[in-house]
Amino acid sequence: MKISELSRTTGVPVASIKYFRRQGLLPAGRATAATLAEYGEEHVQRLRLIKALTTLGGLSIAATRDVLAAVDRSDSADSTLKAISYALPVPVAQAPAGDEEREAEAEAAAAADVAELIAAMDWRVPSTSPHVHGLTTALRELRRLDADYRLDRLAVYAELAKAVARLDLERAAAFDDSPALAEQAVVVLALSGPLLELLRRLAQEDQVRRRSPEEDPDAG
Amino acid sequence: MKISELSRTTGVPVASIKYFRRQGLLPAGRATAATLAEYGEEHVQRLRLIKALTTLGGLSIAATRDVLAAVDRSDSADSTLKAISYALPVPVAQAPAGDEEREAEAEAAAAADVAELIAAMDWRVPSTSPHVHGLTTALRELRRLDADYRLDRLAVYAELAKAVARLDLERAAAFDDSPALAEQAVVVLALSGPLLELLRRLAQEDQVRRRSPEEDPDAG
DNA sequence: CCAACTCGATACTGTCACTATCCAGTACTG
DNA sequence: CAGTACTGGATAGTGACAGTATCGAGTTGG
Repeated sequence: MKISELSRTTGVPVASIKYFRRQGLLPAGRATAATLAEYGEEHVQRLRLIKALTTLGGLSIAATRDVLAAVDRSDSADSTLKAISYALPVPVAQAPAGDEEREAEAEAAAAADVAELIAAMDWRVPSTSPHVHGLTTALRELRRLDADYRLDRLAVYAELAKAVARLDLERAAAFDDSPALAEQAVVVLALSGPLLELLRRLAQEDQVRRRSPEEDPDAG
Repeated sequence: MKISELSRTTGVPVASIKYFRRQGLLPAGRATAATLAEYGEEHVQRLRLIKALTTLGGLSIAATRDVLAAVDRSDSADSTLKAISYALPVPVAQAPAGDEEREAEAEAAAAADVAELIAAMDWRVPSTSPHVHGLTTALRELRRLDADYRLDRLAVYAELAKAVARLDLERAAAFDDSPALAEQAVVVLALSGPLLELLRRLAQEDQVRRRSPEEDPDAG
């Protein structure tokens, strides 16, 4: 398959395919001459995965590269899952502090609550995990907005998150020992979030509409 | 409060405050002279909200403006909730088609399944909802990757999403009739997603670690 | 009075994800 | 075997986005 065919079957412009190669997301084709290379089904599949991770998963090119690197490096199933889990970017950058002192205090309080939540959920994650840090930051910001995120309230959400994670891992593990494990695991671990978000938004829309006085039940 | 003070207490650079004003995210201060204006506590609060929506919620400046406009326009609680729900951007842009014919087919199949899911969940949303469209697109992409998203599997996630949405609305409704309703509703509706995602990632990390052979239980 | 600050407008910067152009080197076509 | 279309690789350019910097004219506290 020549690059133009690869482009046609995937719908990805030739220039973009070249770009993905330069960025290390896509392996080079098998060169048949100085200015000619042959692409195969694996390139088609990889392009689909790249598209799904970037558009659906919202990953940047750099994050996608890291995730795909974990896929390609995959040796054991467990280490692959772990690598992917850490290659996925954590939302929530740091928010700059205004007031030095009060900030440190709020941060410490949030950190303590996160630790307590993790203990209550019996989650075995290192305190250095980026996810722990992200949650701490998020909690601090939410509380600054006077949102009532007490521990017991958070815990309810945490239970639901746990249920989702369990479902995900069941699905990812179902591919154990299969050669397609890594790719399927990436799909499950990286795209389950956006999918859940879409479902949540739909459920949210339903809830909001149910509260509204019945008006135009089918107009946007 | 002068702009420099506003900047100091919120940690947002003066240039950025001016930028947010130009973009219509922040109301102007009360002008006391041709080149002087007075800012108040509401500006501090609004800046915090902007920061939370953009960094935590991941909203663009334009999306933030739309959401905040819905907040400011708020008349009844229900209409406010509805406006916010629709002002929030739906992830998942459209993916370009490769193969004309097969695409249309896959799209139709996904759309039918989404409709069936919505019926099964008794969700009352118009078929024109951007969330419905987003979910359809997502489902089509996932299936193209050979991910096994049959209806019954989706339904399990949908039930969890419903539970989350119910929790959210309960919290948003708790502010009914309060003057702070709109702001609190925005926080709940827009930031519950990122928070849940963080919790999910944490739960996912725990699940992955539990599957791993016990090694360095506290190293990143 | 004057240094320090303000407003508002405009211009600039850096990042990101592509997209376009160029070049020398094939590969079918008649 | 000339001509055209296509190729891989390198480099440069584009447009959107989110700020950041500079400027001129006006104001104010010491």
